[in-house]
Formats: sequence, structure tokens, C-alpha cells
Amino acid sequence: MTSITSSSISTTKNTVTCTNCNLDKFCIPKGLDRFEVGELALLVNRNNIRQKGEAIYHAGSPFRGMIALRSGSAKLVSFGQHGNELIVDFILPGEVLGFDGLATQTYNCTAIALETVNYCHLPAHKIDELVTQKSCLNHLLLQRSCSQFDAQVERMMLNRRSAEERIASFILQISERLKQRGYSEMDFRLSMTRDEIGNHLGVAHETVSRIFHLFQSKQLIEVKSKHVKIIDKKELFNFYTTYSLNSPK
Amino acid sequence: MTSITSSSISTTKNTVTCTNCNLDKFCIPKGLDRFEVGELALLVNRNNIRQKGEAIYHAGSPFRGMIALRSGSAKLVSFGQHGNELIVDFILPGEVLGFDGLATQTYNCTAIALETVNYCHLPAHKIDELVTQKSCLNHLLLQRSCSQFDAQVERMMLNRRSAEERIASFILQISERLKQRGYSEMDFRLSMTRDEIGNHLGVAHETVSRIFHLFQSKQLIEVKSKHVKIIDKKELFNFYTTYSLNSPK
DNA sequence: CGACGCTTTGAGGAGATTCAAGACACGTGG
DNA sequence: CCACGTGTCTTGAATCTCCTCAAAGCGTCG
Repeated sequence: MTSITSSSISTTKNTVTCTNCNLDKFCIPKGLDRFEVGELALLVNRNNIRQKGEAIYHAGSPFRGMIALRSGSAKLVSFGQHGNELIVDFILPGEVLGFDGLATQTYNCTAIALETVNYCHLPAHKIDELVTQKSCLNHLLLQRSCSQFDAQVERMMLNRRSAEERIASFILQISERLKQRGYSEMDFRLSMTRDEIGNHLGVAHETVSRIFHLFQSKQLIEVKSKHVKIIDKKELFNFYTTYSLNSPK
Repeated sequence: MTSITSSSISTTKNTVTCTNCNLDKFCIPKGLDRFEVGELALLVNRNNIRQKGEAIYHAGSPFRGMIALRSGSAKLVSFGQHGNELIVDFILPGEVLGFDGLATQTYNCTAIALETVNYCHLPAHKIDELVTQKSCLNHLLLQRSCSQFDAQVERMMLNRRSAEERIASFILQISERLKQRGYSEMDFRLSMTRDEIGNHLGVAHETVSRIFHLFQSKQLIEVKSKHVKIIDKKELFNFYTTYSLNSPK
């Protein structure tokens, strides 16, 4: 089909760079100008593949750089001292991971593909170069890292809420994040199991199942195994903001 | 006693600077060399006082800089949309706060004194200057901010544990932090109420009370109102690492 | 000393977990 | 193409942890 020049042995699909990537608004380039993105494009390894269940990086291994998922999703897992594992976050297509290794230069978590993923990789040593050259990138990283703070507060708030509220918020959060990356916000497939959702939210997987069912019976969503369709977003939202609790004093 | 020169109207106590401050290993200067600390000393406002219950800064107000508690302690509070308030963290004497405003340049939380506090204040605009001049400070801030990530994981782990484990870990954490600043690690006074502890840990204040009592009956600690004495640190530690749970799969 | 806030202690109940068993889905090999 | 096996999901029942409500002790400060 396409003519193959000496400088390009890639297929049409593979000619995607940071400049024309549809993720550029969300990825590392966010906040950089056109020229800078061009530079960035030269530094990024594209088209890395991992199959379901394979690790993208391992906890304890040296920081190798930041990762942007071009397709597929992943989970970020932290292993406690007693074999208990905790899913710190899910990474959806178009999102960036690797922040858990930025500060210490060692990954704190293991990133595991929940389905086949295709990702870009910005190597660590190139990040250092960029950071010293472009203060904006520096600022950007600082910003992103500090936004962890907000996330933490948000999560603490969630942890005092009932299982129903947690799951309502989980569904809405996934919906919101998918929407931001241009996917359908009302109708999607969860790539993680009930067990993984439960682990992340701190509830038993049976409870996840039960509450999905409950929401369906209340006409808030339709669930069929991993497929979720949001019917009444507003009511779902009310569900987890209205019934608040544990507000001391 | 001391001769008073025109340039010094301060008492002996007030002549403490960053250079001779006993907190310098923990405070903002950490990682800076002697000369840089000297520079820093010129930028810092010292000897600010707040009484118990008074705010050091308010959520929503513009970032005014970083704060180091020279004495006294504080709580960092986040207000939810429905009047529920969440104690994100306690700040012990010698610790630094203000990270919640660093990224967005607006404080996300309100910092309230739990007892009379004396603090140093590094103004925001001077931080900017320093950051652009000294890349190490920049790195330092990034480091600190990213360590939030670890804290978040730690807290998520705690949230799947029983009330007993949470409180054991709380006591040990406070002990450890006091120790690091040179205070007694085995015998201290909690500056916060049971209510505040419970809020922070996500348990009812009655439960806090009961479990303190339980630990006392097990000869792990001695409690008398706010005063805590650790009797069997090792066993207390086992308490919250041995009985782990909820490890999925 | 009296008031107020904090802490302790008890009793009852709600929500979520755990255990157990069956249904469903998916992929593999016959 | 169907049978089979494994992993996932659902549903029920019993149990337990922790919360809520209530009331009484304790301490502190004006």
C-alpha cells in the first residue's frame, strides 16, 4: 500500500508520533509547545506491547521512565509485606503511569496489563535532560506529583463511605476518565475483575457484585458481566454525594 | 544580659536562624549546603505564633509558602462538599506543612493549631526564586511531593485493616515521627482528641477509646487520657503486621 | 463551683465479610 | 462442533466487626 522509504519501514499505523498522536493533550506533551513536542517525539519509544497479565514494570526495579498507554489498560499494584497485594490504581487507555518511580528512581509498584496493551515509553535519562532544559516540564512533573495530594484526600474521603457510595463513585470515575480520552462515557467494558475492583475499593468481591446488581435493580445502570451501561448518571451521582456520613462534629 | 545592637532587637531566643536551628536536618534546608542554608535564613520569617484552634492557613486561600513548626502541633483538614471534614494529617513539632498548596498555588486544606504553635514561614515568591536558582531545592520539592505517593499507598493499605491495626499503626507512627525529631518515642502526649484520631483513621471515637483500653489491658501501652506510654513496642508492631487480611487471590 | 468538652463504658443494630455452592463465560482440545 | 475445565460472577446464609445512641465519669477553665 504505502511506499516504503529508506527512513521508514513502519506501517501507516506506526507513523504516529507525539506530534500527531491523538493523546497529545493528555500525555506527557501536555503543556509543551509545538516545537518542544517535536523534540519529545524523537525521544519516545513507541509501539511496545504487553499481553494480558504481563508486567510493564516491576516494583523494586530501577526507574526506567514514564509510560503512556496508547491502547489497553493496566493495574498498578503494591505488594505489602505479608503477601497481600493492593491495587493502587487502574490505568485506562490514554493515561500515563510511572509516577511511582519518579521520586525514588525505583518503581514502588508493579504495573500489570489487564488486557493487551500498546504503550509509549519515555526513557528516564531523557526525562532528566528534558527537565534541566525545560523548566516547564519540570513544573509539569511537580504539578502532576502534587496532584497526588488531591487524589489522596479524595481517596481518604471515599474510605469513610459505604460500599455503595464507593462503587457508585468508581463507576462514575471510570466513566469520566474514559470520556476525557474520547471514549464513550455511558457504555463501556470494565477490563478488571470484580475481585480487582473490590481490592482497589476495599470491599469484598461479592459485595461489588451485589451492589452492581442493586444499582441495576434501581435502574441506575445495566450490568452484564464486565459490560456496564449507565442509565441514570445524575441519580448515580446523587447516590454518592447525598448520603454522606461519619462527618464528625 | 545580652547587649542590644541597632540591628538586633531580638532576645536570645529569637536569634535562632536556619543555620543554627535544631530542626535543620528535617526542615526545608535538608539537602542544602551550608552557604545555601545561610541564604535561606535571610528569607524565612521566624517566630510566628498561633494559639490552639487558630488557623495557620485556610483552604482555598492563595499559597503563601511553606511552614515549619518549631514547636506545637497542628492538623491538616480538608472540607468535603457536605460539611464533613476530614483530617488528612497531623503535623508534629519540627515537621513541615504547605505541600497541599504547592502544585495549584492554592491551599487545599486548612491547617489548624492543636496547641500553641511557633512556626517559620518561607514565603511563596521566595520559593520560586530559590527553585529557579537552585535545582537541588527543586529536586527536593519534587522528592517530597512524590513521597506523597508512598504515603498514599501506605494509607490505602491501612484502610483495609481492622480498627485495632489502624490504631496500633497510628501510635507507632506518631512514636516514630517524634523520635526522628529528637523527642521521646516511648512516652508522649497526644495533642489531638479521640475524635480527631478517629476522624483521621476512619473509626468512631468510641472505638479509639475502647482499643486504647484494650491495648492497655494487653500490656502493650499505658494510657491516661492524652498521655501515652509504650510498654511493648515489638508486640504492638506485630499486632498490625501479623494479622493481615483481605489479601485477595 | 459549675459548665463545657473530652473520655469512657454499655447495649443494640446495621453493614459488610466470610463461607459455601451454583451459574455463567471463555478458551482448549478432542 | 461439542465437551470439558478453569476462572469469574452471582446469590444465599451466618457471623462479626464496628457504628450509633445513650449515659455517666473526668478534667479543665473561667
